[in-house]
Formats: sequence, structure tokens, C-alpha cells
Amino acid sequence: MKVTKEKSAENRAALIKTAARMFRERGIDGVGVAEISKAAGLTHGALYAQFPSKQALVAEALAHGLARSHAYMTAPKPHGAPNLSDHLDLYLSLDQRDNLANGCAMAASASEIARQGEAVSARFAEGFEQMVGAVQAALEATMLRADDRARALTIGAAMIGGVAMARATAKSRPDLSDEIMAAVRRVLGEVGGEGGEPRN
Amino acid sequence: MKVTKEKSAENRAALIKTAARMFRERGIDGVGVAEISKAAGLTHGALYAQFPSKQALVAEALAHGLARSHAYMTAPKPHGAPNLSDHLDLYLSLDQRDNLANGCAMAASASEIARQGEAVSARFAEGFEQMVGAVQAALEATMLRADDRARALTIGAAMIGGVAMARATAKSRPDLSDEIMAAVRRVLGEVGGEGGEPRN
DNA sequence: TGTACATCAGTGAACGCGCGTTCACTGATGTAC
DNA sequence: TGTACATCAGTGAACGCGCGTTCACTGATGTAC
Repeated sequence: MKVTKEKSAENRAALIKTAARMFRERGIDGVGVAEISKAAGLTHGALYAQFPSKQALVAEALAHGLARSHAYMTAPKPHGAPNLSDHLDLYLSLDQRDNLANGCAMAASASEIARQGEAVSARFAEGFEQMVGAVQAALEATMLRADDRARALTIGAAMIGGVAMARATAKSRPDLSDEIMAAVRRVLGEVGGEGGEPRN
Repeated sequence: MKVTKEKSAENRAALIKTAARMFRERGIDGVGVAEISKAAGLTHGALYAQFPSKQALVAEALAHGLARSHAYMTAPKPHGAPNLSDHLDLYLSLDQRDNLANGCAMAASASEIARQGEAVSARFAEGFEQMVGAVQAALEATMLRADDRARALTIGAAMIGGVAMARATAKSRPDLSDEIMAAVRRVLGEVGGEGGEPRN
């Protein structure tokens, strides 16, 4: 049965949102189109009316998840725009590590993205650029350097790598997992100039 | 037909080696037991004579791949034990990024490991500790600090994260991918004290 | 505003295929005598 | 050293199941008059 344009748009949004959460939680290869559709209250046929393939849904779900994370990370703080400490505290938190379903899609799917198509890679690249841009903006508020961009790229990669390592070791070595989170949090703060004079 | 103990051990080794390569290349969920067995010159029944489950093979394959990488990374250099520059040059190389099949299993499977069982997590944790130990040894050869361990953990996470980010962006943004590799290589060198006086 | 009808989002059966795992069987190995 | 036989690594058919994708069909929506 046909459905109003509005309802159809709602269904599409539900598919994207549900897929994004499930992909983060169980991996891209770990969830099928039937299960996603059912969780969104539809059949898999409806999914194919909205998207030409699973791969297309993966790309949209990734973009959705990264936009969501970016908004969360760059939300203004009581003291104004978030500084590096704010970013590190939010990203390298136990909540982020232990909550796959609501966390950062880049950390959740980092190694799987390399095996997806170009469209998925492009969405990932946009998300990473946004994150690096936010880190660089925070760095520039504190200190001005010629290599802020390189420093921001490295801090971004280390944030994502740190969460991925902490997650990978959590099941067998919770002590090591905690240590990774704390070490990366502190050392990246130092790399970003934290511990010196705060910006004024 | 039964087979000599020696031949059986060879077959087991072939299964592990083949699985390790295929998992790195196409992901753990991306390769099935039938295909691994066939590539190793056996049937899937033989695989189940050697391992109780795919999960058990995943754990052994990961351990094999990480031992192989560790040997490669810590091989003595003309000037003696590898220093931080040697590690960074080897790990953050275009060869590592572009050659999934022969590269580091931690970078290849980082995000998938979090969804595997405890045995796989334990093998991963051992591999990461070895890598961090090698980095820490290199750091201590140059400078002695109270937080060398935290610094080594962060450098390790950033090396793996850097390669993962470079791979994820390579298909759509080769320029960004190259930039990530170069930036992480250089900034981690600085974090490890490179550019100051070389060790004597 | 009321009626006729084309559109198309969503349904559900079906496609071929590969998944991980089990199991009855085979036959060379390796041991016991 | 030679013979009898238990062991068990490896074979290949079969298990139930879920995968991504296609397609004939339904029926309310939304448009044309």
C-alpha cells in the first residue's frame, strides 16, 4: 500500500538511524538487511524501495552517525567553544568505550571501512576531516603553530585508535583497557599543549 | 585417510597461515571456513579436525600474524636495536597501508576484534603489549622519563589508528590518506623526542 | 468540491548462494605383539 | 623384522539458516479533470 510522502520520509529516516546504530554495535557484515528493516518496523522490500543496495544504506548510515557525533562533540560548553580538554574528555571516556551503539562510528568501524566501496570511504573521509577541523580549531585557540593541521590529524587518529585499542582489549584485559584510555587522554593533552598556560 | 603426524602439523600450520592472511585482507566476517580450507589445500572437515570452531582458528591466526609482525618490527638494524624512527618508518609506510594481506593484523582488524570472544581479545592484547614494549624500549634508549609507558601506549594506538584512517580514506581521498601517513609519522617522531639529540 | 485513475511505497514469496557445524565413512599410519 | 589391528586426520554429503536481491502484487495517496 502506498503511504504519504511524509510517512515515507519518516520510514527512510528510521531505516538510516536504525542501521547506523546496528552497524556500530555489531559491524557492517554483522547485520543483515532483513533485521535492519524489521527493527525499523518495515520489511526488507521497503528498504529496497528507499535504497538501491545495502552498500548505499551503509554510506547514508555512516554519514548520519558521523553528523550526529560531530554535533555532540562541538556543542558549545559553559565557557564557550570546546577546547582540546573538552574534546579529549568527551571522546576518551569510559562511556564512549563501553557503549558501541551510541559511540563514534569511526572507532566502531575503522577497519571495516577499508573494505567498503568508494562512497562509504568518502563519507568516512568527510567525518574524519570534520573531527580534525574541530581539534585544529581547539589547538589554534591555545597556540598558533605552522603544523597545527599535522598535529590535529595525529591527535584525531590517536583518539580513534585509542578507543579502538581499549575496546579490543576490554574483554580479556580490563586493566590494560583502562590504562590505554587514561594514557592516551593524558599524553594527547600534552601533545596539544595542555598543562601549559590555558588559552586566554 | 590418516596422514603422518608431521603432515598433519604442516596442514595445521597452513590453515593458520592462510587464515591469517585472508582475515587481514577481507576481514574476519568476510571469509568462510570452506574458502580458507580450500586455499590451504584441504576440505572444511579437516579444519574441524584441527580446530573446534572458526573462533578458535581466528584466535590462532591472530596470534600467528602478530608474532610475525613483531619479529619483522624488532629485527636488528645495521646500527643495532631499532630506534623509534625505525619503528615509525616501517609501520607508517605506504607499503603497510597498501598491502592488507601482509600488514599488521591489529590495523587490519582493530574494530572487528571488539566483537570477537575473550580468547581473541587476549591474543590481541598480547600483540599490542609487545608492540608497546618495543616502542617503550626505543624511547628509553633515547630519553628516560617516568611516563614512557603512557607515551608508548599512546604512540602505539596512534600508529595503528593512523594506518587505519589512511586505509579508510584511501579509496576516495588519496591526498588525505597520504597526508595522514606523513603527519602521523612526523608528529609521533616529535612526541617520542625525535629531532632532538639522537641517542648515543 | 467531487470523481476517476495513475503512481509508487511497501508487502511477502522466492531466487541462488554461502555460512558454520555435524557426521558416517575411509584408509594410511603407527603401535602392540 | 613381520603381522594384525586400533587410531584418527581428512573426505564429502548433509544440516538448518541467513544472506542480498528481485519481483508480481496491493491499495492508499495524490493528481487531473
